[in-house]
Amino acid sequence: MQLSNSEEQLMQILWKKEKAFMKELIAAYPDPKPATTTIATLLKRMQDKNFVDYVQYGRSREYFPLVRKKDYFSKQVNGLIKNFFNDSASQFASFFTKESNLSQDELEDLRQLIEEQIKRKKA
Amino acid sequence: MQLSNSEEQLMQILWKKEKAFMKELIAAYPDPKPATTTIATLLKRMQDKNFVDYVQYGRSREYFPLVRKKDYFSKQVNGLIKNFFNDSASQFASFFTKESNLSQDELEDLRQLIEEQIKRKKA
DNA sequence: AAAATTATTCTACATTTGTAGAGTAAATTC
DNA sequence: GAATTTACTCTACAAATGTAGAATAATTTT
Repeated sequence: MQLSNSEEQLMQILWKKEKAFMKELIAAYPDPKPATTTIATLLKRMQDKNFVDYVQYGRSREYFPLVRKKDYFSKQVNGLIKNFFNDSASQFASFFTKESNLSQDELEDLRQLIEEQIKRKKA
Repeated sequence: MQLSNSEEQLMQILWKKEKAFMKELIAAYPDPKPATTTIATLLKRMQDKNFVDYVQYGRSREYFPLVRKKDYFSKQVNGLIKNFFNDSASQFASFFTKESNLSQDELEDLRQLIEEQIKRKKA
């Protein structure tokens, strides 16, 4: 089960906060803020999909993510790579390198990083 | 307007074929193939969203993409980068380099590519 | 303690998506 | 030329999504 758009947006907020009560989540929205019932519905659906859980404190709940942002993101990217590059990460990397408008400095940094990565693998 | 999942799947077929009549599109599906009316509906919706158009030949239509796969893909990736890396392509690149399981050779190729890219920019 | 506020659940409803039958008009086959 | 097939449009309908009011129960304020 995937998150829908509005669920994902809420998830982003929750990832940033790490954990939060509903009121805090709503506070994090830009105006016009959604109705509390809207968020309650989304949270419930996200629980059903096993993306969040909560700890009860008195009559309130502190929600927290069950899925790490990093993992979720990876899944998204891998999905894209599968659909558009026939599952080839390197083809994607090549495409990205050419098409993204990384600056000279950013490219340098990236090269640096890749070199480290190469070394690490060798070791 | 974005493509929905099943629309995107159909779009992938159309990108591959470059242009096609409905029957060819359906033929490209694995079994169980969708009903022709299903595809007709999807195509109509995709026309409304301005993702495909067609040329009429007799009583049939040859459909073709109005959006290049590359551009569509870029938009997807940029959306992800915006949501997950605060719009920083280089942060994304760094993450990807670390997290993807590129082989030693692939990393080498990538470094090569980046070096070329750096040179090109310098020129 | 009555009034107001809060936190959550239940219900609701419009839109979008996934999927396809029924109908119709043209083209092909018998 | 009657029967069948083809290509497409119209209509339909269940499930998912986006959004929120009404109801209820607990909590705080006056």
